[in-house]
Amino acid sequence: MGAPKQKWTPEEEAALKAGVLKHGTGKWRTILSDTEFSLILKSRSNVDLKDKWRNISVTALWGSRKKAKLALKRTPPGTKQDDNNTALTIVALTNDDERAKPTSPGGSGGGSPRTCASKRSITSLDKIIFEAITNLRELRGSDRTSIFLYIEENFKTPPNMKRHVAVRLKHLSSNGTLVKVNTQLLIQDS
Amino acid sequence: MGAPKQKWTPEEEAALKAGVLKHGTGKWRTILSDTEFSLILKSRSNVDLKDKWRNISVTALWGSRKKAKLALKRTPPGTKQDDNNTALTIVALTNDDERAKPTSPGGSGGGSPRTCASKRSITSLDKIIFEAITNLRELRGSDRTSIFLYIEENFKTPPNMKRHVAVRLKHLSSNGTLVKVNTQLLIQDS
DNA sequence: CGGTAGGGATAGGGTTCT
DNA sequence: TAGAACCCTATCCCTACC
Repeated sequence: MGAPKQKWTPEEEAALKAGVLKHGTGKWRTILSDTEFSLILKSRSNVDLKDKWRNISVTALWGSRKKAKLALKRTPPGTKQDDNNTALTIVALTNDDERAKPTSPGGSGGGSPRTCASKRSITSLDKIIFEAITNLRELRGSDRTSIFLYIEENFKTPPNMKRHVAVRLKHLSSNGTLVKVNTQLLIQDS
Repeated sequence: MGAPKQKWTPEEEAALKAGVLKHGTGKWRTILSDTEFSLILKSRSNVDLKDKWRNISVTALWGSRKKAKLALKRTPPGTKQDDNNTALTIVALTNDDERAKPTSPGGSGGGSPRTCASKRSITSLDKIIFEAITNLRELRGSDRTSIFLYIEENFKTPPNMKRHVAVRLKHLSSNGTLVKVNTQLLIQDS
């Protein structure tokens, strides 16, 4: 029988992302033929690439809602979020599996956002913003709406959260911690 | 709101089994489209069929298959079959709880294995073998190893049970009680 | 034919309900 | 704790359209 199910490895996913960055979407056969990726993706077809890319996109789009839902479900009854600072504490930025970042020709992403960020007096809100951008995992970065949505659904937020976030985004963007790509924001790779 | 939980009726279960026998596992949509079953299963989705089949399998297979199945599952795509090959796979056409069958047009499947078997001087060991094949419920049949395991784990067995079983299997196969189809063995439908 | 986009089906892991 | 029913979604397959 064929493969029971061939799950995508982080390496393969990274190769795909890099391939898309290099050749663009819809160039599946081209990416497969590129010697830079052909080895890693040798067990994948052009259709597989297409499917996986679609899946990645969808995941990124709805990522925040999903996480929020899960977070809510997992919250045991009676586990109230008090006003303690921990309410807004950020779980360790999950960079572990971020290793598989689009290592496009040139630089491999890697630096922990916190590291570079800590040099710039990060507020707890900033941490949240980084978490959002990191966890959203959107290849081309996340726009403000996605970031708002993520934060809104993953934290107890004050009424004017958006404004606060917007302010911080502008700040982080202007001081170089975040890089604006087109209309999107990326964590600056140090 | 949602259905309170729609329990499977014996009719539905019978239809599902018949459908799998006719079209094979993994052909859920096909089974659902088959006019022979579509009426009975009209309130079920292809996914429901898949889930139910999984539940049936899991339940029936407690004990023996575990090892066998796990071993098989672990088998990577390219792994070769050793000499303990699948040539002895056996399929149980019907089981006792199949009585809800009359409803299916064309009356596929039907006779109780035991019935036809009893005409051929069934030994108590044979009954056990039939039980094993029946309860294993493996669509593509049960190989000797699975049968051995089933018996081993469900009965107090003498030390040389395997040999006895093997002998009976060969006997039942040669006298037509079990039918070898392709590389498989079926209980002969009377 | 070869390639891509899109719809849809299946496989498996998880979750909920009993 | 287990079993049955159901949910989620990554992966795979099929078809239409160049």
